[in-house]
Amino acid sequence: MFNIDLQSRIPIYEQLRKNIIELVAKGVLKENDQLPSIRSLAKELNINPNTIAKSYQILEHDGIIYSNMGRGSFIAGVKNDIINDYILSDFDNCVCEALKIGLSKEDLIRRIEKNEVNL
Amino acid sequence: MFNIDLQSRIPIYEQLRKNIIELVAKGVLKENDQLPSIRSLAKELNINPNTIAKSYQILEHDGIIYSNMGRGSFIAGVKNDIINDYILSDFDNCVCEALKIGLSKEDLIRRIEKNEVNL
Amino acid sequence: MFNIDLQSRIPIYEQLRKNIIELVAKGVLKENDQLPSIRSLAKELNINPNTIAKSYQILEHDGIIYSNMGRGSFIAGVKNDIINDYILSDFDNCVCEALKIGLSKEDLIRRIEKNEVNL
Amino acid sequence: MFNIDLQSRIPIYEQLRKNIIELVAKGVLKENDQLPSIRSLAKELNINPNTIAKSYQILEHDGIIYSNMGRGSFIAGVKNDIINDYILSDFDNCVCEALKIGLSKEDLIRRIEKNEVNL
DNA sequence: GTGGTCTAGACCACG
DNA sequence: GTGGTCTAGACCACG
Repeated sequence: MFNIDLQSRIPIYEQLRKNIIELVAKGVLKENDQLPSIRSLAKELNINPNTIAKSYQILEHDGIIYSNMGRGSFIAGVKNDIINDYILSDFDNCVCEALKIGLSKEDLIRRIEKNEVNL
Repeated sequence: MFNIDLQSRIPIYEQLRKNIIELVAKGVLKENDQLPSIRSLAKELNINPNTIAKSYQILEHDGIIYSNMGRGSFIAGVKNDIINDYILSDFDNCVCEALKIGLSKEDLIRRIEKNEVNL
Repeated sequence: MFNIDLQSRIPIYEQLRKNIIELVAKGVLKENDQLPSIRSLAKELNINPNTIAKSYQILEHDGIIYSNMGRGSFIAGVKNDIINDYILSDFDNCVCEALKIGLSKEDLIRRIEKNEVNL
Repeated sequence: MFNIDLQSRIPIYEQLRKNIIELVAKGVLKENDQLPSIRSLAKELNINPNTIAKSYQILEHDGIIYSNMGRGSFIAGVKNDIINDYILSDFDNCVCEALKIGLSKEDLIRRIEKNEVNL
């Protein structure tokens, strides 16, 4: 379910955060669905529990999930727009960078059209 | 000429590296142009010379610039493709992320068209 | 395990880099083997941690090792060809130099055959 | 006559030193031949005179050339063995490095035979 | 003056 | 504990 690359330069807690956001965006995780407990997920992914906790804390802070002490963590009722904006703000940044160096919008659009993703 | 944000979470040496790459991409810096000396740039930006040196050394290692001891640092003859690929690989990543969460290529293209950049 | 000559004119970080490449080439260090931590190696060799870090960072940039913040540094999955090419490109240079001054290939081959290395 | 690459990481004075040694080894420069004056060579190569002087000083120190104050610098009577040993000690080093990482003498000999130099 | 190396020491992010 | 960034400051090689 989760897809963590230990060798990536992206921090693990950040990868996990993105993973969960993607799962919500895709509709795999829905409102009030329970997330795995920190301990069980730490075991499953062979990762330090502190790292999992950090991901959950950020997600809770951002209103993506909520936690009940002693009961676990759950998906909050999230407007999909919020989720999309997370990814799209990254996208906008890249577009700006590309435009800054002189590429045109048409260049980028063509590049998107050519893009063959392995989903 | 250079645009460094000391508060940013992006390392200073990384910001400077990107700055220089952009300037080459835009054609502001051309082959064999001399870069400011490490010491002078360090003074101008109020940054430690070691940090500037780190940027220059990475750029040299990547073939973007070359340094001559006792003479200075200069822009290497770089194929523009190399430079563009630096920025476009980021772009491709963002496109993939967006597609992963269910956005369509049309969504992204529309977003690019709407994009109003302050260049 | 590591062999550093503080008196040499070859930079320490460069000696260490070569040391590690040789150990990989010899098969002493294998994929995913953990390298000593920067701090512990710095103590052991009585060298500043920054210098060790520089070696590690170059090796990482060249894809010989990978580093995980908070976890350590490890040998990457390296094709042995890459490693060999590091050493053999030096060798080729020397051969060219020798041929330039009028020595023949036979001279060099004879010299290799006579060579008595203390391994 | 001289072949200096300003962009090389090898110091200019070292390149010039090697150049002259090669010319002696090839027999282009012979005993008592006069070398260009420091100033004229500096102009010709567009190099700092101090740099030329340094090369000459090292060559004189090594007995390859001799200088007469006010008259100029000249090739000394050099046994060719001395010259060859300069280049061959580099060669031996490379051979040792290659053997250290597990290559065999046969590997190296084969590599020499394949070598196609553009002289 | 120019870049390159190194040390000492601080502070941070990650796990 | 682990690596990453940065500063201050020294010293060296090269030109």
